Amino acid sequence: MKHWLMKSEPDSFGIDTLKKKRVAPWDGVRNYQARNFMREMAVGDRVLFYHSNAEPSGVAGLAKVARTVYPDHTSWDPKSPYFDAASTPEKPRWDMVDVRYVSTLKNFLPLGELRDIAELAEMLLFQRSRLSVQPVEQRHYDLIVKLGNG
DNA sequence: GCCAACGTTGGC
DNA sequence: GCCAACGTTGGC
Repeated sequence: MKHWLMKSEPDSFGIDTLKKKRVAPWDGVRNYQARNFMREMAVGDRVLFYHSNAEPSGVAGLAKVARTVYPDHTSWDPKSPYFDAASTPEKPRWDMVDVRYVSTLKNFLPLGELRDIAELAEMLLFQRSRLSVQPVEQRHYDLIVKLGNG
């Protein structure tokens, strides 16, 4: 089983939104590297739900992959903010997965605090700040869950 | 709101 | 294939 971190802006879709919906498609990813990581996801993979562009930003909750990758239909919907003229139903360019709500962390973990933890220093989160879907090592995942629930 | 980092586009 | 211009992300 793999572990991931996925970013979303809570103003549009946060951990509370996912809690209400229970399962939701992770649409709107328009970055090839992030898309390619979603293609590696399996049902049951664990996900850290990260709030970006937030006050403060940080890890807010846990989710898991509920459905493996399939075409992101918002990419060929002209009315969608995620529309991409290069993507069609016949030749989709962008993909999404479904994620299922697992829990909201008892302790929200702000980015600034995570950055100060030596054991987490190698996380991609700090080196590739703009990557919205990224793999997380199990030891990092485990520590974050422990801190978040401790 | 600012701006640094960085991914993408397009001219050559 | 290079790289400048441009657009977006995301922290602060």
